[in-house]
Amino acid sequence: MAARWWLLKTEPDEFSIDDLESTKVAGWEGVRNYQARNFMRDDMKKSDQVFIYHSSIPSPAIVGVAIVDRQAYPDPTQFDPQSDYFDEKATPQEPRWYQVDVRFQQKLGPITLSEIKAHPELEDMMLVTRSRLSVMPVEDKHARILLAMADET
DNA sequence: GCCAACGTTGGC
DNA sequence: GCCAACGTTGGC
Repeated sequence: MAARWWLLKTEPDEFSIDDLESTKVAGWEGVRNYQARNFMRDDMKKSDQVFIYHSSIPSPAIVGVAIVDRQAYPDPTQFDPQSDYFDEKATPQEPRWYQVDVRFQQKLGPITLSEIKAHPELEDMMLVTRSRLSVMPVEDKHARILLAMADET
């Protein structure tokens, strides 16, 4: 199976592309939505490529590219009572939530959500049609357009 | 800060 | 198993 493209959302106040650039590799912890989890657990493979997207800011945008460094494994924060992501129904024997590790590749000149929405060929991107999903596949044809948009800046 | 979209929970 | 109530996400 050829490498696929994904998009991961993050609130930059919590974890930004700059944070990823400095840590190089990060566990994508804290995903607590089943559809997002299923994509991560079942379909994200090592060496798949990932757009990093900053959400919940004045101008939400794709800001960089990363690569999957490790396939899904149980998210340790679900077992940690001190964590905001603690889930009392999860056990190490039956984990409920998973994460992947991603490795920083490069920053992109921001491709804003408004630019994406304005592009006719991107209007059926899941980013646009499923605005609340935080982990989603990106079709190759959409990835190519996005990368071309980043080159123009 | 508001609120629409939508996922989850729990009573029946 | 339905669906109302509730909680969260995330754009604006």
